[in-house]
Amino acid sequence: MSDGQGTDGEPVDPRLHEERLARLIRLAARAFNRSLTLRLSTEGVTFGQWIFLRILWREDGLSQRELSDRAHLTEPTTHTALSRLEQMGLITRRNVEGNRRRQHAFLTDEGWRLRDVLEPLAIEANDLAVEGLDAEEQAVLRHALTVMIHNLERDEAEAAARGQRVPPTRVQNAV
Amino acid sequence: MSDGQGTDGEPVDPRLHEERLARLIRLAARAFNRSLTLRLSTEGVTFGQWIFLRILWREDGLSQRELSDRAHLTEPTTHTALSRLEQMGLITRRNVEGNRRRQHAFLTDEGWRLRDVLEPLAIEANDLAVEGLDAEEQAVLRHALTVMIHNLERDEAEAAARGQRVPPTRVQNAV
DNA sequence: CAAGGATTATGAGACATCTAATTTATTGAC
DNA sequence: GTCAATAAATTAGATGTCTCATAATCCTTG
Repeated sequence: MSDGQGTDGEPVDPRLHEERLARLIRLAARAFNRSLTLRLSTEGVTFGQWIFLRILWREDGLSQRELSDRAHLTEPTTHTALSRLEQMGLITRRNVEGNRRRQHAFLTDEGWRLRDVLEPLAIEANDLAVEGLDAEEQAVLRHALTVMIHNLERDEAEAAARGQRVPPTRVQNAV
Repeated sequence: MSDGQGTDGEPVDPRLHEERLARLIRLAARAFNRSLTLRLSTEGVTFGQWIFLRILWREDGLSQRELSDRAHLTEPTTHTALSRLEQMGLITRRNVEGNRRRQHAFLTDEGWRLRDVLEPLAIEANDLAVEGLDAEEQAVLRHALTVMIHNLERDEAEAAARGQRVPPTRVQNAV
């Protein structure tokens, strides 16, 4: 079924082909996420927790709002995720500079310690993924992905300017 | 923060960098999904419904099990998705060849009709995404993604052989 | 051909995410 | 200085996905 032919043998638009870009990218993202999820699970950390920890390792003390922006998740989602991280003893939340509205998240010693354990796992997944790709190919890959993200986000911004909203995109693991 | 430096100015492993592959791929997949979700929503179709319709347009009459495999979703998920599609009048379910266990899904006329409306939207999103990339770059992109998917799925298969299971990978929209 | 094991679908319950509504705090305008 | 508008966090409720359990059917083999 990867011969670019429909069931009756007529040629198919390659952009609808099984190997179309959208599908390849979705599969690659899924495979990457699963690879990392599997490795993190050996340390009792979920993929969602990794996302927030990783942001905080770079910028400790962000507000919940800022974390939501960085993670591309809504505030309620961030709220519950942070509550869990706090309960696990990996972060604490508190106000700063007399602002009693914003809640800032700070890593605990244990949260910092996890970094040394988890980051090597991410590096391992990355190295594994690019096995067999030379530096040139990797550079083109990065460039192409960056261009695509830019194109698509510009389009979404234009749609937003016209008042069009994107509904929730589920089916995270789909083809 | 995209200068390859940590907060204290020390160099950072590029594989942990903001522009690391896993993040770019996740963002690209997300942008693609959102782009398509937005377009489909104008026709009252969700992303999840698109996934199953697209499979059926290629292979009408698959069983629920086969659809689950194709879509990389579990059977209960497929079950509820198909129930919704049936309720919308886009598919029907029935047994074939005297096998009363398997439920096969068949597109209705309306389900087939939608193809002419929706596929152009997918082509539009694809064309938009690759704007500014020449054929050579697109070929390298495809190749690189295919290699990565292969590498990562091989790794997962090896882990599975050791009895390691991948927990649910949530945070579909994450960084 | 009967019994046990495998396969397929379905049901029940858990969980992460979303949108919408509510609460609380801050900022800005008069 | 007070009040309205804005911003941030939280709560409530809906939904799609998952895992695990159960039911129904099919297949194999003694």
